[in-house]
Amino acid sequence: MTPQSSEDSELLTVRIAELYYDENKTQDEIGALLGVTRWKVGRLLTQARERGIVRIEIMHPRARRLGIERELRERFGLRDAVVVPVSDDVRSRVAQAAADYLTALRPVPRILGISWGRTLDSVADHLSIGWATGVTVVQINGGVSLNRRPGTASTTAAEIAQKGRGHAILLPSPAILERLETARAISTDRTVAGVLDRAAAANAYLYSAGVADSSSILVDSGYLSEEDVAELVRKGAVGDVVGRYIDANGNPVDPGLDERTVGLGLEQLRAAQTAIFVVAGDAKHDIARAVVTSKLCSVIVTDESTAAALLEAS
Amino acid sequence: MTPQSSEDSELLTVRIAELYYDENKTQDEIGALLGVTRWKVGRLLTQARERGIVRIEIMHPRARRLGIERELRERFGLRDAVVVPVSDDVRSRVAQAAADYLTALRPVPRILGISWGRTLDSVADHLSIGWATGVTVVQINGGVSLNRRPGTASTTAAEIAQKGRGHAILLPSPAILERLETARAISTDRTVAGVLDRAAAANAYLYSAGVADSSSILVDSGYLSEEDVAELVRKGAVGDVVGRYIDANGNPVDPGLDERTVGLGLEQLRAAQTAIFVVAGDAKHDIARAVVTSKLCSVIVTDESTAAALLEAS
DNA sequence: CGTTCACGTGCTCATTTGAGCGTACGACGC
DNA sequence: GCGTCGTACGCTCAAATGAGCACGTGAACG
Repeated sequence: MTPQSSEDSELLTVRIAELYYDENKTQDEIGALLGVTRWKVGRLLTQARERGIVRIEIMHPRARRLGIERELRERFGLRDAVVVPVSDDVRSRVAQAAADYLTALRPVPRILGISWGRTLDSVADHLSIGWATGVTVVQINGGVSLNRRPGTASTTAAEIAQKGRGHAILLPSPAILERLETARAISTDRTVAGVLDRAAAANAYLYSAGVADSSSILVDSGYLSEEDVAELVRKGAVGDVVGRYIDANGNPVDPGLDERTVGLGLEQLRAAQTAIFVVAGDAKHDIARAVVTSKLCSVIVTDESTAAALLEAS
Repeated sequence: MTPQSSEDSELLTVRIAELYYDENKTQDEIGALLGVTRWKVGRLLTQARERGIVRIEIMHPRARRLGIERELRERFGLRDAVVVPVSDDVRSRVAQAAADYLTALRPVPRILGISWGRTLDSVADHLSIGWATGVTVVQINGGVSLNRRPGTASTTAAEIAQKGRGHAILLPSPAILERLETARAISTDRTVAGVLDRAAAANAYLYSAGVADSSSILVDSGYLSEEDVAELVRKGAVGDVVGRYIDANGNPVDPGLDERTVGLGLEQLRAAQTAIFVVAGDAKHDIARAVVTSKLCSVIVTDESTAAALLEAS
């Protein structure tokens, strides 16, 4: 009787969606109103969602992307993944998400190993007081003394510890030493070795990564020159993790340099039960891919754009 | 046991919303997962919608704003109202909506009276073939001959008629005449009077309005000079409806001019059972207000911005 | 011309959901 | 310390919804 072109049915779908979502009528009422059965109304509503006519969005600074998270977990065999939607201040959102994740982490870690840097500092800021009760925070890579920037390094660990009603153990060592002997000497030093032992015994690690370019905080802090970094890039470096430069496969690009770097080794990180990797920003896609594919982390906290980059890699 | 700050509950709300809308889990499952009762899940979901955390949008060229439509109906005692959301080509969307409205209009009009202009032309374009079966389309105001623009005036009526499997009756007269005697003579002319009689007998009218400024199509067509319009504005004109300039109260600004205008009178429009007024664009807010408040129309088809302007008037 | 297949339809039934209600708990004033 | 109020809670019950099924229709094909 009444011929139904596909365009007509789309128009009908729109009317139904309006009545259902804007006017909160029941599917029954809508059916009566528009002269269709309520089952058809239901079917068209399902279609409307599938075809994107009806878009449901969760607008909130702490919103997440569970679908992408699942894909990441499955694709890379991660224990967990946290992905926040794109927004104007992604870095802060990701830090917030990492703080939330840490707070919700069960069992609550008694010893937490952390790296340092802008990202970690931001995570510390977003943690709320009492996120844990009596946590021991251990620095897992050196670099306290040389850092000029206020409010980083030691204060990051201290803030996380204080907000978790515990105490911080700092690693009193430069990040990278000039000579191998010095590095060996300091690593076997009673104090430093003690800290590294505690770090190795941590229940969980929380760390970020740096890009391999002149903007690196390791350059900024004076441990490496711009030329050093350029040379590392030439050798295939994509970025650094706890002070150690790695290539796309997650291997140290320069074994010599790696030996002169004080802190937890990459293998210890790989062996860890819980290694939470926090990474945000388009510049860090490559290093993020290296970390995730080489299984340096068991949990990733990142933004949607980075997650998409990870997933689209063949 | 677990203290719930308002921020915590908001975070919980967000998690629930994600699981419900993105992962389509049932409220029960979510409750079990997050350790709350399903009733709390339901309540928080309601809140999430109320507080705007969850936003449901209908993205479609033919979407409408039923809430605003209801307000318009109630506020101005309209028989019906159609409001389309803001978009980049509002004018086309409104024309589409008018065409849809006309198509869905029951009883199907046997005689339809129309004005002419850019808006009406666009409505004609958006009508689909077979929107009616055997409709008679009558022009309700003059202006055929002088119009220089291709694809307007007579072709508008012809297109609407042809798509409705009927025929058009044109009003063979200028819109405005220079001398009153000429106007009276032409109006009593057998042909013209016949058309006007048919126009008066229409079951429904469809018309738009023009702004009172130099961009008016009446100026463009040579019926009025820019000075004439400026003078009308000085007298309080806000725009024209079927060729007749009215003030904010819906009265003709210049009775002399009004008598020299050939076509359906405003009173006939006011008395009509179905007078569909199509108006789009920010420039037409004033004339729209005049038409609606002075009850020149029984149905309005417009955009969200115009509707908002109408509703915010005290 | 008959057969098959895909699809849309209206239905039954189980699940899911929201409205309404009595209750417990905490804040506040006395 | 005690009563009162408001709020949030868990629950009952009825309404609303989605999954699954049998049927009819129309198109493609032999």
